[in-house]
Amino acid sequence: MIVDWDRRLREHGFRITPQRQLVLEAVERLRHGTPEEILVEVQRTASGVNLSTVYRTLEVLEDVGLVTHAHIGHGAPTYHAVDEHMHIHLVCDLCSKVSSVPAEVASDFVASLKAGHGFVTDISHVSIHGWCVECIEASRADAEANIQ
Amino acid sequence: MIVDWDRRLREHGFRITPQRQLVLEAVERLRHGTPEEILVEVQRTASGVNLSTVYRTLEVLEDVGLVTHAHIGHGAPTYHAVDEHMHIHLVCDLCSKVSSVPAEVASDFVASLKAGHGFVTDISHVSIHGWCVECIEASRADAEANIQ
DNA sequence: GTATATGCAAAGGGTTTGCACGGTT
DNA sequence: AACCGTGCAAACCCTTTGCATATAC
Repeated sequence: MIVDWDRRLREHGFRITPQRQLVLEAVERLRHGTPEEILVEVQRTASGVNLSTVYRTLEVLEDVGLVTHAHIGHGAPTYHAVDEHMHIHLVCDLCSKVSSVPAEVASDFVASLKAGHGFVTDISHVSIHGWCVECIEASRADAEANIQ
Repeated sequence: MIVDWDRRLREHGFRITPQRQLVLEAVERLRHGTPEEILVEVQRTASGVNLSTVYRTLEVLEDVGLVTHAHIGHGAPTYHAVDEHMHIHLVCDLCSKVSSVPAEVASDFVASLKAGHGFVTDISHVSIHGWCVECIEASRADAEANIQ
């Protein structure tokens, strides 16, 4: 559990509740999770917890800086604890697989956005879409097979 | 209008319809538009056109490479014609303003994703979130005012 | 003439909200 | 005791789908 998670909530005027603890624990355990997935994880311990509570709780936890979310593709966003080192999501548009790379890969890009446009960015908030190695290999093999 | 737009549709086995022409024209005129906005623009000429037709048409136009879409924040995606030069959307999380920068700013980043992870990416498909110059200036001025 | 596109309405995900009750402070 | 947080259900936005009709080929 993130140190001082309860103090951080209290300092922002929020109360400590079992639900908030459970949601935060679930996020940490899952490493990546949509609200729906987080609900399921929470319900393994407390089946009565409601989806709308998960949404409201994630908003609160994000407010006080305990979690963040990123948009992976068209569907629901995924949440993770701020604990983990910053990373970028690479989403394959062909096989839908998501991989993570350290945010440092983008540091020059981020720096040039700041220098050239004054824009300070949180690169980890969105995902990068494209085609993963495996799918590229597969389609190349496929293309070659067709030529023969 | 994009040259050979009708040929491109036909070559992929699609038919030429007034709706498809109107949607493509609307996308070009708006430069950036959500399906809903595109519908409104189309309806200025043809009020009978339905939202589901816009969705289906955008899918077709994207299929044949006449338009693309990008995800700006949490809401609906925005579409634009492929005609325009590739650009990246910078979305300010404070004032919600969206600005565009040429995709070339990211070319080193894109190259290193390819070299280091084999991942080939379409950087223009998602937006970069952060804080724009104006909001940073404003919050700095604000902070200084509070110190005095 | 035949297959494809369209309009309409209904259903589907994901998310937010109003309200009464229960729990934290 | 006061107020914030929760569960529940309904509403919401965005998008997709089934079906009958219309239209491009």
